[in-house]
Amino acid sequence: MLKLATWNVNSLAVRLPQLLDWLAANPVDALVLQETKLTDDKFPHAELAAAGYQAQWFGQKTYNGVALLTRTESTDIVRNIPGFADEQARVIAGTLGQTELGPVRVIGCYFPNGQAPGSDKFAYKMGWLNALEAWLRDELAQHPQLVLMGDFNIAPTDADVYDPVGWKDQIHCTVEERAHFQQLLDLGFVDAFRQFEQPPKPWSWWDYRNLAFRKNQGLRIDHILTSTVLTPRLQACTIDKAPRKNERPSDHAPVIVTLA
DNA sequence: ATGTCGGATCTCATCCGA
Repeated sequence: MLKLATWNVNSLAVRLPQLLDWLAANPVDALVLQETKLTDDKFPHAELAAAGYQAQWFGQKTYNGVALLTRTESTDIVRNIPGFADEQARVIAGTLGQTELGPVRVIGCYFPNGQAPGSDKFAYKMGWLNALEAWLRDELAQHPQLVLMGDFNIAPTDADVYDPVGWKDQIHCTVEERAHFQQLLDLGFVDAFRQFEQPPKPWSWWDYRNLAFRKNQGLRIDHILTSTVLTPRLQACTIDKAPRKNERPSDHAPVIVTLA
């Protein structure tokens, strides 16, 4: 059994105790983190090592920042998209060489938010997605067993939005973003979460504002895409809402996939 | 409800980004 997970922690400095609690309760083989918001010198590798996790990290001041935590060694680490000049730390990839399934390549991503359609940040998101897709073609060719997971900042369909009418053409829900999500699938991935029957309103993110979590007004924007050769290996894919119920939660919940 | 967080700087208040 191989368990992989993704979690946007919205500041690892704040969320480290919750992360350690979560790993103790959910001893996954690998976890990718987004929005660590830490420079590399501040990354809490010793605390994670004490909890049984090796780490690879790629951070910056104030914003973004990603990490790959693994119980066994990960190799061939890549930070950001090769050939795509980017000041923002959004991607970390590594290979788990010793799994029961053979080598599995894991790519953790913090997709750009995009702010609003038509904005400069939206244009950056589109350029970043194009670069990601070009790179993934190579990655898939080299690593047939590939898992792409993270905070995509895209709600793929109206079924992933609590109020599809209100959110129509809004950021995370635009036609352009959804076309990119489909483009990612067309490269040779499946949305692991949608391979299984799921509870109603399966959101992964709730705005801090407006009592959104209490009212269960959320979006499913955190995803795990597994390459098609892994489809027969999929056992489960779930969103763990428990950490969102903490007193000082991240606005995102972890997503977990089980392969065997 | 431009309603809450987290981080940084303009630090005991306000900004930016999400």
